[in-house]
Amino acid sequence: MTEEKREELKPSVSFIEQFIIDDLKEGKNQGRIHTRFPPEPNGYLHIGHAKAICLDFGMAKKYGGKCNLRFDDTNPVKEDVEYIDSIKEDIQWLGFDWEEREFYASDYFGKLYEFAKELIGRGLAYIDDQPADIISAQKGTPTAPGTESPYRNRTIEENLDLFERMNKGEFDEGSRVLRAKVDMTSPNMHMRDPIIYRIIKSAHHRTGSAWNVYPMYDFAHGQSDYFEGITHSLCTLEFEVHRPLYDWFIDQLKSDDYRPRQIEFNRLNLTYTMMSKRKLLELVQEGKVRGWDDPRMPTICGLRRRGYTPESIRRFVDLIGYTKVEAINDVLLLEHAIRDDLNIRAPRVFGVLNPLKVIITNYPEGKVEEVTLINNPEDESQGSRNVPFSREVLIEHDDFMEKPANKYFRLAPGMEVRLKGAYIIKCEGFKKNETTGDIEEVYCSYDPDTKSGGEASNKKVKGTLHWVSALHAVDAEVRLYDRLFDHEDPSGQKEDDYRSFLNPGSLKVLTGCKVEPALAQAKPLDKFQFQRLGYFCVDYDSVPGKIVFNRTVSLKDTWGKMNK
RNA sequence: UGACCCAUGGUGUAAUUGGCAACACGUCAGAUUUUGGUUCUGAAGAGUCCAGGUUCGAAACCUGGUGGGUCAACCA
Repeated sequence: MTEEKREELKPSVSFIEQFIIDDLKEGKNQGRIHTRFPPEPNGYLHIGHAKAICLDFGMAKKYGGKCNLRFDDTNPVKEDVEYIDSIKEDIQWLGFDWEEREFYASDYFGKLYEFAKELIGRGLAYIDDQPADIISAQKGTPTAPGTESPYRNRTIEENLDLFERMNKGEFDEGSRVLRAKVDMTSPNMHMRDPIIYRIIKSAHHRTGSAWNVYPMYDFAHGQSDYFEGITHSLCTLEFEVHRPLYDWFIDQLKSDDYRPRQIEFNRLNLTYTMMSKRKLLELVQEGKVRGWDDPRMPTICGLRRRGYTPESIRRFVDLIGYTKVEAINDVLLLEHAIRDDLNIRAPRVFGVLNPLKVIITNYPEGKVEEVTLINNPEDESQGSRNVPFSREVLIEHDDFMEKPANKYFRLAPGMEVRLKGAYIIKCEGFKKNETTGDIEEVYCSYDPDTKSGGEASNKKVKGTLHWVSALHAVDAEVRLYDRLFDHEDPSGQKEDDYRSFLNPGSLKVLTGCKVEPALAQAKPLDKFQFQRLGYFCVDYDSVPGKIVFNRTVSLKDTWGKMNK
C-alpha cells in the first residue's frame, strides 16, 4: 500500500478500543485507563497470549495508561514458579514493560479472605458440607434450574466459625466449600451459588503453607482487578458468561464510582495448529515435539527459536484485529508478516542445502578470488561482504537438470547461468552414476569477461544461482519445518484425536549442507536470508564447527508453485 | 429444549454509527529484477445467512427463522 493510500484510509478502531474511547470521553474512573495481563503460571505463553498481551499493553500505552502483569496463581496444585520466569521473558521479548507492577493474585489472599468473611456476615455466602458430586447435581443443567443446598441457610456465626476452621486446616480437602449465595434458578450456571473457596492443603509457590483455603478464579480475578484499580479487564469470549458474576462481586465490593469493566474478545486460532495449553503440554510430554520451544510449536519461545521477530508477531496481531467472531486465522498471514519483516532486516547469504559439485574446467587450479556481494538490496546501510570463489563450487542439486523442463531457467547441458556475484558459466557436461542415476558432478566453462561489475557482466542470462566455494564453505545442519498438523483444525474434530493429524513430515533434518565461510561466526538467533531459499535462524544447538540453522519460512516460490 | 454471544469475497477484518461494500492476505495476469525473492501495475472474486418490517435510502435498526459458538471443574 502506498503512503497516499494509507492516508486516505479512515482510521478504524476495534470495538474494544471504541469502548475505551467512549469511557474516557464520559470521564469514567477519573479518566484513567489501566489494564492487566493475567497469565496463570501453569505453562508457556503461546501466540494466542501474544494477541492478549498486545491488546492489554497496547491499549494502556496508546491512551496514556498502565498495564499490570498479574499472575493468576490461585491454584497451587497446578501452578509452579518454573513458568513465571519464562512468562516474564516472553512478554519482555515481545516488547512490553510492566515496570514495577508485577503482581500476584496471591498478594490479595488476605484481602480476599476478609471479603469472603464480609459476605458471610452479610448473609451472602455460606459453607456447604456436601461432596462435589452432590453440589454438582444440585446445580442443575443449562436447561433446568438448580436446587438449593440444605446448608444454604446456616447461621452467620456457624458459617464464620466453619470458614475459619477450614482455613486452620481442621477439615479435609473436599469436605467443605464456601459458596456465594446468589440464585440457584438463574439461567446462568455461574450464578447458581458458585463455589468461591475450597480447601487445598498443597503448598503454594509463594505463600507456602500459610493458607488451607484458596479462592476460585471467579472470586479472585475481578476483585484483584478492583484492588489494582484496573479499569478495563480484557479477556477472551469464553468468559462472557462469567461477566454477570464478575459484576455481582464488584457490586458487593465497590464503595464509590470506580468499577472495572470486563470486555471479551475473540481468541486467536491459527490454521494447522492449536492453542490448547493442555494439548501442547501433551505434545511435549509425549515427545511428539522436542520441547516447549520446539520451532514447530505456536509458543512464543518456539516462534522465537524458529526465527520470528517480536515486530512480526506484533504486526500479525495488528493485522488480524479483535472482534467477537470466533475465527480461524490462516497461518499464511503469520508467514507473510515474518517475510515482510525479515525482507528488510535479514542479511542475504549463500547457503546450499543439497550440494552438487560444479567444476569450472577452464578456471585456473588453485586460484581463489574474493567477490563482493551486497548484504541486503532492501537496505543499503547493511553494506557488502567478500566471498571466496574458486574452481570448484557447490550449487543446489535442484539447480541442475539433465533434461530441463519447460521454462527451467537454471543449469542444464549447454545452458548458461550466472553464479550470482561471480561469473556466467556454461554447462559442458556432467558425470552420472549409471547404477543409481545420480548426477555426481557437473562440468562447466566460465567466461572471464562476465565477472560481476566487469565489461560483459550485463549479458542476459535466464538464471542466477547461489553457490559456495567447495574449498571454503563450512558445514551446517539445516532443519526444515513444515506445519505440525496436516489438518486445518486438528483439535476441533469430534471423531478424531488431534494426534492423528500430526504431520510426519513436519521436521526434516538436512546434514551436509554448506554455507559461506563467514557464517561460522554466527550466533544463536542470528537471522539470514539464504538467497533464493528462505529465511533461516541460527539454532541454540549450534556448536563450534557445526552450526545449525532453522528455516523460519521459505521464500515465495513461483517456480515451485508452477510445478505443483 | 434454557440463557448468552456471533453471522460481510477463499481467509481475516473495515465501512467515521442509516448514504457509492473497502483494506490486508491469498489467487490470476503483466512489468521490473544479477534472488523464479522484493517492488510496481492491473484483474477476478461478496451485494453483506434467510424471510419479513421501518425508511427516500439498511451490511447497520426491529421481528421471526436458520446456522455456528459458549455455559452444567472444589480449573483458569
